[in-house]
Amino acid sequence: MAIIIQPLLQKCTTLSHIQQLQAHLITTGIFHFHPLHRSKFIDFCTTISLPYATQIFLTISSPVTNDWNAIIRGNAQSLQPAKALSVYRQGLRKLACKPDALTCSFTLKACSRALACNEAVQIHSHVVKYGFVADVLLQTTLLDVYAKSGCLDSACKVFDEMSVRDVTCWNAIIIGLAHGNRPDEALELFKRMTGDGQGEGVGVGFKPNEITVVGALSACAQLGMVQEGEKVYEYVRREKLDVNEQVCNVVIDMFGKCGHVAKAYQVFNDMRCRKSLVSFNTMIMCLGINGEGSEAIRLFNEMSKEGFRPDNVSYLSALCACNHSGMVDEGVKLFEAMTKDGLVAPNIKHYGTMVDLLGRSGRLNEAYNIINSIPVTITPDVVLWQTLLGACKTYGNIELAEKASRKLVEMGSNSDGEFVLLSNIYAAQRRWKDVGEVRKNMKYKQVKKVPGFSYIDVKGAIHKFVNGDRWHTHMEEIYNKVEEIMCRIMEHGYVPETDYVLHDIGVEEKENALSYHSEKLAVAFGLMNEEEDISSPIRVNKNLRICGDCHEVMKLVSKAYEREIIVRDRTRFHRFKNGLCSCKDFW
DNA sequence: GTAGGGTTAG
Repeated sequence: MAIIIQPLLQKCTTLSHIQQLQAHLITTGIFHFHPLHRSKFIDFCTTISLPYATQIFLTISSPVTNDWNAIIRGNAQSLQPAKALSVYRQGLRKLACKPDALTCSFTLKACSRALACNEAVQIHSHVVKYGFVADVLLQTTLLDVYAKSGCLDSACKVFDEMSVRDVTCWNAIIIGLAHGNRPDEALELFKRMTGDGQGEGVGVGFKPNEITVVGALSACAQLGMVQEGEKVYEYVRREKLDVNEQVCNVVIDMFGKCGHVAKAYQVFNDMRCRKSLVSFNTMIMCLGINGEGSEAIRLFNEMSKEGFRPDNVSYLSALCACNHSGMVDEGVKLFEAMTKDGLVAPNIKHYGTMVDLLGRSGRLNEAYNIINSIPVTITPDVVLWQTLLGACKTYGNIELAEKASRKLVEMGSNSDGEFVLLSNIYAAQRRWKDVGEVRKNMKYKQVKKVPGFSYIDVKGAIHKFVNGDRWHTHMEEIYNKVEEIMCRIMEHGYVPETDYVLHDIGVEEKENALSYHSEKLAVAFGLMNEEEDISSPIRVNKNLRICGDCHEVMKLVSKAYEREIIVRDRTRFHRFKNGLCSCKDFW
């Protein structure tokens, strides 16, 4: 008997359709005697109603592996992916389910959605135990799951141990690294994959597809490596991968994050494929971080005319644009419109941007009120209070700073930045006793330090500097150069903020002293190495926000050495030229 | 026959 179930399934759109089909399958005996069709049915059923599919599953007296797979997959894709794991365990416990490669694959997917790395390790051991370890598809899933649940080292290990590799697993590891904050390694692997790398694995020679270039471009964007990005973009055009919208969006993002707004805009305007909401959002954000606030707002208004309804990311991008351009009233208006219309509910990031926007312009009480206006459904996070604290430092508001600081302590936050800020605020008012208290507290609590680092691209090689770095091969020269820079800019009126900030903070902290902030080391290295070509700017990328002292130093260096310096910090660009910064000191 | 990889966000 030929049973054609697929076309029937495709016509099912409601629970009642499902029930009719179920009745049909039962009366014809298919449900009991053709388990493959039954599993297919259950699998489909989970997409209409998972509870109902589960109910059906429970009526089966001895479910086959495929039935288990269907129900595990359904749960893995649901809002509670962890349930898939318990179903899987039930199946194993009663020896009711003999897992196959698919069972492992779906359960692994559940681990990745539940960010359950330890559970992934468990399933990994099952993969070995049941003999599926040589399955390339399963290995790729494994690799991807490790990467997505934050165990990047395990992901790399799986990748390294694969005996057969194809484009998909290369893509998985490249994207995993790019998303996991290891863009330098992602780019290195991309080069190795295409046979463009150095050393081990040269000549692998896989042909990147649209997914590969998305990963590579995202890595370039994070590293701010526009030369590499350009190369990938040339490849994209040559291979006509730019018919793909997602590829175009990442190209725009890459140019934007590398400070090439005009190029980003050109790609945006020339897109051969349909633009999406994401394309607009990306472009608006790109204009914002490059300080082109009014153009960003113009585009924001234009997108509605083109039939796109702004979503929360659109609003966030527009608010950021206002923030980076000091367009305070415009931002406030936008935020009010957003909350009034009720079409887009503000989230923690919108509130965060507003606190930053108001705080930076000195409207501290309004910033504080924004935090207090946050509905109970949203839990304020540390970033919010850190932002307020930062503004308090700028405007010397001790009272509010103490409030913010107390909040941060309550929230169990323990990062060095806050302590330093509070100490700075006291120090600026010469309240040395309070400064001492903060420091004592800092030591007592063994404050975690978020390491600041900077990248600089010199002659095509990426050099990474960590605060207080002493590992670079040219360290001695670099430190000497920093000394030289400091002396030279003092002639231009530089007064280090260090004087009243971190003095006497202890030997260990000396490494963290302002003069050895990673961006200063990077710029020193840049000045050492590129003295012959003074027409090209020195580009530095930093993982954290640039500090006030470094900002001042960069301005003076750009003047003293007649050299343009572009620093991309965590949130935006600063172009230092002839003693001034493009952010007009608003940041 | 059923499985693996992708874009924007303080």
